[in-house]
Amino acid sequence: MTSPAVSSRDLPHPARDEIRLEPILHALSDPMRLAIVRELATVCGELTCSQFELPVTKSTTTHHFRVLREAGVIRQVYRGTAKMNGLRKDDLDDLFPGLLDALLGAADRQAVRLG
Amino acid sequence: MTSPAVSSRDLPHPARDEIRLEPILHALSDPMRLAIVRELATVCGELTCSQFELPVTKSTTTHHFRVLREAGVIRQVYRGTAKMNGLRKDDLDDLFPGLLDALLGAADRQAVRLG
DNA sequence: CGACTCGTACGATAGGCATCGTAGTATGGC
DNA sequence: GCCATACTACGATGCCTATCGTACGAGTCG
Repeated sequence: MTSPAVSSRDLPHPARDEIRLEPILHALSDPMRLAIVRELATVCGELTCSQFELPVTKSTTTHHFRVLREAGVIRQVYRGTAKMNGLRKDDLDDLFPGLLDALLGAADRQAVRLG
Repeated sequence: MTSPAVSSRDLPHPARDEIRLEPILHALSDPMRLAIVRELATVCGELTCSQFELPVTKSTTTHHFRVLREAGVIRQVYRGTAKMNGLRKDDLDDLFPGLLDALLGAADRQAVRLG
């Protein structure tokens, strides 16, 4: 085996050139998904799906992560039974410089404003 | 008459403090509405609803403008039979500095990339 | 092998929404 | 007053989606 073979299962991600602005905005317009992205941005690394404390069932959590992945916002990869999630900051910064930071900054500012 | 009395009809706008990020992102995640905002940003002034060349009926156009207004993205005011539309750039820049420019920049960049 | 954990798939449900067409209201000019 | 213009209101339709529950698959550890 030449590659590390993280898993036999692999997940469909959009290529960088296929990432569109509208699906990104749609993905982030859901409070649950915006919270996920904010948390991913603060840890600045990878988290498993179950490390998020979301007030929804696991099925719904799976759904939200898939929407984020298919919009090109996060990258998901299996490691054992766990699925690691990370922001596609490199690709997003390349496609839309400053956008991710502006969105995260706006979300932070709103969180402060609303207490 | 002391005020210019633009019209007896007035439209409900969210106060600046009531504007939330999620509805803004939802409003801009629709290609039609993103196109409207991009056009408003380029003219940098006010436009009537009928000055937009959108491939939908007037009913649908009215709907999109209302979504944008209720999200706090645009300001609408009647002047005679016409309804003038303008970006709420001042309020948005105050609430979320840099966000609007980042969004418009991303939209421009995507438009260039897709030809 | 067997049990356990993590996440998926699928169906169901309820609500939201983009779109249309038609009928209606407000404003301005004749 | 009457008509044209600009936009709205309302109902209908079909699609999308956020949520759940249950049943399942993939991997790990004993």
